Amino acid sequence: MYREVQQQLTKTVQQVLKSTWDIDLETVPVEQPPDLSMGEFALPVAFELARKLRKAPRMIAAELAAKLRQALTPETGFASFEAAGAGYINVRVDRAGMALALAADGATTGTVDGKAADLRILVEHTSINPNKAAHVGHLRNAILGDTLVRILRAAGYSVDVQNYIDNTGVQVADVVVGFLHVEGKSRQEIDGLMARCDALGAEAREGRFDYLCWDLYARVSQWYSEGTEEQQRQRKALRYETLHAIERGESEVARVADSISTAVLRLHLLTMQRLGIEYDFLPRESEILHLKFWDRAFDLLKQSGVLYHESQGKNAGCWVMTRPDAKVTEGETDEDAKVIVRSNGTVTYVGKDIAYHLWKFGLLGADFGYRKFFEYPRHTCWISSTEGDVEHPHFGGAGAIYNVIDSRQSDPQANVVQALRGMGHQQAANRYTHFSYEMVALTPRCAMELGYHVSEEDQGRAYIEVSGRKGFGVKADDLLDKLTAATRSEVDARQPERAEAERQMIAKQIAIGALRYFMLKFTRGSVIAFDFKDALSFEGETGPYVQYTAVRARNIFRKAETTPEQALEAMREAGAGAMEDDVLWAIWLRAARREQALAATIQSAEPATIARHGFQLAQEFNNFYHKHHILTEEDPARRTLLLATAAVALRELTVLLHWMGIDVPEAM
RNA sequence: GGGCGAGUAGCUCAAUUGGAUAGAGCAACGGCCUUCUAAGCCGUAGGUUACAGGUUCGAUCCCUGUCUCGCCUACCA
Repeated sequence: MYREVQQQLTKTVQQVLKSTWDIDLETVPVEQPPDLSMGEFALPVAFELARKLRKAPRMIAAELAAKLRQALTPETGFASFEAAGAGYINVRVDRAGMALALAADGATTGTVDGKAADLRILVEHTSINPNKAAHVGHLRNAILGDTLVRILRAAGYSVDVQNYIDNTGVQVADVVVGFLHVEGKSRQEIDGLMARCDALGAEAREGRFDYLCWDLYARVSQWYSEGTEEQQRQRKALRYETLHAIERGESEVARVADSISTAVLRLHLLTMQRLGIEYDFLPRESEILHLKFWDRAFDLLKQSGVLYHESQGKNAGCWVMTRPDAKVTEGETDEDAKVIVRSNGTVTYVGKDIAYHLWKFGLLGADFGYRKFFEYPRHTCWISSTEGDVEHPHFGGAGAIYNVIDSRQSDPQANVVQALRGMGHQQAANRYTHFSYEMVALTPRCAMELGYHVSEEDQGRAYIEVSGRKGFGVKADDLLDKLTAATRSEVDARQPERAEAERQMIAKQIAIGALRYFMLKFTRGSVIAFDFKDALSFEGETGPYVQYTAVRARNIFRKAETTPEQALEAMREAGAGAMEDDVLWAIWLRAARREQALAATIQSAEPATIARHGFQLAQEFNNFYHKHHILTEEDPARRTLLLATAAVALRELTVLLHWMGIDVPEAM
């Protein structure tokens, strides 16, 4: 509705410009006036025309406003056009008309793009190395990724969610080395340990397998750097021996690695499930290796000339690729080229990643095997396999992809895109989005609270990077536990009459709301300096604030013994009056702009946009709630309008929270 | 050395991608519960948008230079 109105406006402006001054304007910028009293749309078009027409912007605006007034009469949904400021044209819409339309069809989301359904999108997120417990940094990734998925689906896209599992990397090898050589455990002992951990259940923390691995991983990293030089050399050799055994597969060591990484992976899935995050498919590096994806990709890369064999300089004997935007002088050796195949014939990580991405776009000519791995209440999560089940869904072959990976990976990501371009897959390269974001770090204070040693130098910094290798960070489940404990005590105090199970449920929902909103409210380019004080805050710009607002709105209907649907229906019958009250109109207008906010969020790939939109609506509702007492309103028409306003606010808040993966609790 | 990101109120962050008076939340101070829930609302105070130039009707945003911070930049994986 709002969108159609805006389109009609821009179209008419174009027509008027054409007929009056014979000017063709490709795009007509439409802005929002700084204040509601100025109207719903602001057109700065007169500024742009000032030079061309040799007239003052204000004059042009006045002239244009008059023309628009004639072209768009009140019957078309517009109320007024006025020249304002230095040359803006402020446009008012028929508020009541728009409100009635919103009351009728505003519940439908609508697609951002008419072709949305045709484009199959693959979003990859989480991708935690399966060798230790998940930490806050992984939470940012998973929450951003999951929210992106929800938003794309809301816009009508068909989305597959992947979680890439690097189960043959050096990180897994390190934990294997830890169990086998540092702790001297046999395979049977490790299996026994995992069985005991498993018996503890998902609720356990101490003794949980991924927690044990967390500590072990840190110890092994330490162990590599200890001892005599000879010992260090041997340990390093052991490390790579183990790594290569894992890569080859089919050995005792490889089987140990597989059971460890699978056990940790299951725990990661449970952790993410606590946050309402689910996956469709788990492609693993082991299959990329064993199904020889690279061999195919290597051929394709050689054929297309993306890779060339370097004969000179430091990379002599390697297959290398020119980096994006590299300045290469003809005849000179490109020392800065990216090595894809080492001189010993082994492929680098970027090489494997290129092969994997060719698969993602359906350009490899090979596929994974698939088997069932994890059951969610409503669907199955599949995992890659060399053999696989006979019947299975098909993943890959996507029209567009989003890789949710932190900004530290932007260089390798750019290399993959470069390779796609070099191979002539322009469209794939254009539809490859590195959804990058800055890391989560800890404030020095937070690190010290957790008992880590913080150097004098680090204490002076704004934040300290977390490090799985050092065992330095806040574990995801610990944080969720802490949040739930905090919300639980608050719920106990506020809702003493409710049953235990219900209070626990509410506490969990609020904890998730706090965490998810916290991770979303920062724009992607901002480093989150994590601190428990901020993360455990439930006031102001927080998830619980928005949830509380929705609960308040819903309580009105409980007390009034009616429903939001009935309230909206009642308004459709009674009319919206003149809708002159800006406090009410702010809410309706916010609702009208939901689609625009959704489109902007996708356009900029910035979930903070939708988070902010929700928060602002909550502020507007609380303002309304404070100024107008609905249930004691005596004028029936007025009461109907107030109730319908609460209904639309509740509807919008619920939708927006849902997009962020946040529930509205029963009570707060 | 090169690449990317950041520098905005005491603190943590926004700013519709170049628009009107740079906005929120914390923290501080002062008010508001006999009311649909105070996880709330209202108010006060807080700014040379790192610095210097430039582009133009108009710059936090674009360009040039300088400074500060972070990350990336190995034939490791």
